[in-house]
Amino acid sequence: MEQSDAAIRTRAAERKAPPTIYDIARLTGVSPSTVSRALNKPGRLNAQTERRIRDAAAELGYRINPMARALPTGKTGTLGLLVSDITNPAYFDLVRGAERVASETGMTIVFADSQESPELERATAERLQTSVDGLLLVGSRLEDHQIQDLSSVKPLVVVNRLVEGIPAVIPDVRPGITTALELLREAGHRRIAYLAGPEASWMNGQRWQHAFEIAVEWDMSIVEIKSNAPTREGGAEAFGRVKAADVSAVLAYNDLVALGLLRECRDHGLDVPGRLSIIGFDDIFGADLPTPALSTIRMPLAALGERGIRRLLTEIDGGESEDESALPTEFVGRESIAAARS
Amino acid sequence: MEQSDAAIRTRAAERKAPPTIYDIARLTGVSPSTVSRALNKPGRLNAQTERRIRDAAAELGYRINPMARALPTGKTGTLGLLVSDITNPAYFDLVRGAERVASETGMTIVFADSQESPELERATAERLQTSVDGLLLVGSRLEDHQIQDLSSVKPLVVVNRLVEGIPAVIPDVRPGITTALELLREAGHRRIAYLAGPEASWMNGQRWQHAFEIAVEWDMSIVEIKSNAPTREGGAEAFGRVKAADVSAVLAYNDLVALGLLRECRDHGLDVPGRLSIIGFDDIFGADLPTPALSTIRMPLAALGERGIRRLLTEIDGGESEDESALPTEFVGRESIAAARS
DNA sequence: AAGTGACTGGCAATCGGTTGACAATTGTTC
DNA sequence: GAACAATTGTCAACCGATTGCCAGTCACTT
Repeated sequence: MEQSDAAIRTRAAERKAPPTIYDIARLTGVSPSTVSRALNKPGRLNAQTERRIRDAAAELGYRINPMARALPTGKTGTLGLLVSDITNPAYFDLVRGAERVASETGMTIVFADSQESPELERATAERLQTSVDGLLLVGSRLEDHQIQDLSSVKPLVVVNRLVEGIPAVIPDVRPGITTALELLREAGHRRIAYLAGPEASWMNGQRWQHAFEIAVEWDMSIVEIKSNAPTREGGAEAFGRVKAADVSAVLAYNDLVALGLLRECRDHGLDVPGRLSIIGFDDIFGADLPTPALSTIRMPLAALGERGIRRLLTEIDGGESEDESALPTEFVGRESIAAARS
Repeated sequence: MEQSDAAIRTRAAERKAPPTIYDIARLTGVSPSTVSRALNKPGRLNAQTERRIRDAAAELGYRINPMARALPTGKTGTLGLLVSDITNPAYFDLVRGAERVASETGMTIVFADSQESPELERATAERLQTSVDGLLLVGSRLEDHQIQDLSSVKPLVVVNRLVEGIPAVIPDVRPGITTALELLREAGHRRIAYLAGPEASWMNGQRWQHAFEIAVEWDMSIVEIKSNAPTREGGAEAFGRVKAADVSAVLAYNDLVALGLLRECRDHGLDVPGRLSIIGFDDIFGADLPTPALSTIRMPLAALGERGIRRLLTEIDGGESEDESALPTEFVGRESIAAARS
């Protein structure tokens, strides 16, 4: 016991330097540059030599030192992914999608969140930029010119946002909102509210604007209600204002605020969906858990993550890429909506 | 419009190389090594010179190139954080805690998940090791010797796991389980089941073992029921086995399986908690959402993340650090438990 | 006035790769 | 058999920092 324990400690302490191309060169009797070519430029060398070098590399357990390579090439093999709030489950699928594409292409993702703070976002973005090949900004709360400035340093792609001159990947919120409002109208709702998200969120603007346009077109009354934070707490705090607004249905900025509102309604004995219908946005983990289960508008999150990374990669390669079509959202009907009381 | 658009594109295309210490050296008329000292060894230089250099650096918007620094020093300023499944909300708080400590100390965290696959975990760990100063393995599904091997390459700390010779940060699951079983016993439960998690999970072993010991000690009958995956789906699939086991209460490996089981009970008309009491583990986001809200055993996740990173940092500095006390878990009573029917 | 030591700042080697230029070798063609 | 081309591998410079060693200054002792 003690013996093996000691052995392990020793082993850990003795961490020897990992093998380099110089070690491989010595072992095979060629020059380091030849080793580099054998490993990176298949075909450039004699097939036998290449074989020998590759075998030696495998035998030594050689792994390239990314830092050393990054120096002359300027390529780190790393992409930065910056989200506004890591504790929002909506980002799960997006991160998963991004990660999948990244690992397919042998890239590493550095993942960070800005806790809904623009200052922190800018600082983090700048810090990351020194060590990544490109940056993916998801739901950025920065101002347009700040994003443009960042983009002048390193390739950058925004998701859930549009900024002039910056490549972007966005969903089309219209299909989902249209279906949702259609259902509400058919169910007799005439007065609805939009429970807003952060003002700095472009996505929030989109959701409000389309809901507004459609409601106006269909002759429903619509009001915007502020919420303090795009969280469950924020949704709960808005309860009083929602109640006072005298509406029969609420479309929320996202599922978090919808869930917060839903819970608060229950705690105050306000019947959902009997007296108030609630619709969320994103279809996050847990949206189906409460009673009534939350109806929501599903975002194509995994696809946004995948496309975001793909777009970033072509941006890094300097390739042109035509703008792809926006990814559609989809209404997910659950139990939180019902007919309006006449 | 087109004009400014073109301007932005041009700007992005013209990405000029960021300033280096050589630029600063030229601007201030000193040598690069002096610049390096001015920036990293405060006091080593004449105060005026240092001032001049710092000002010049600020003016140029200099940011150190982490790659270039990493080469001679071997320090990348980056830590790897590897979790078993990024879509498990349990990791939120842990990641947040880890991130906080890391950014306090100026470190960057690279975050990755292994999707419950040991092979992927090993591959990812090895890949990360080439570019980080140390690795934090959370809920690793690897075997002990694999972890020990990894540890012989770079500093490594495990969370929610114990491996001989490897520094670890773990919670103490006993307080939470003890309180939970105490409540069940007082409520008249005599036959309970443990709905298991992955066999490769050390944490699963802990939870089962302590529940087992306590149940035996208190003369309650206890059985272990396998689940296919530590997810909501896995919990739902176990419903039949749970029902067949003829128990009045279930302690689940984690909240995900508990939530899955809870939902399945509801869908099959099995009254929770009237006929079956359910207790989860972790207290994840959403545990309080269903009706009945899920009782659970809360893990000190943020603290685990913080301590994990701290421990890793001292490990990197080669410092000794005495083992801290295990962090206690805590029972969170909600609606999913009730008295057993006699 | 020579000796001592503290303080400053420069030189040059080094980390581990990449890559353009070139030399050596081999094969091909007339 | 000489001229030429293609193939293969080496040389050496370079990426952007860090750091041990040394030299020059200057003030202060004795």
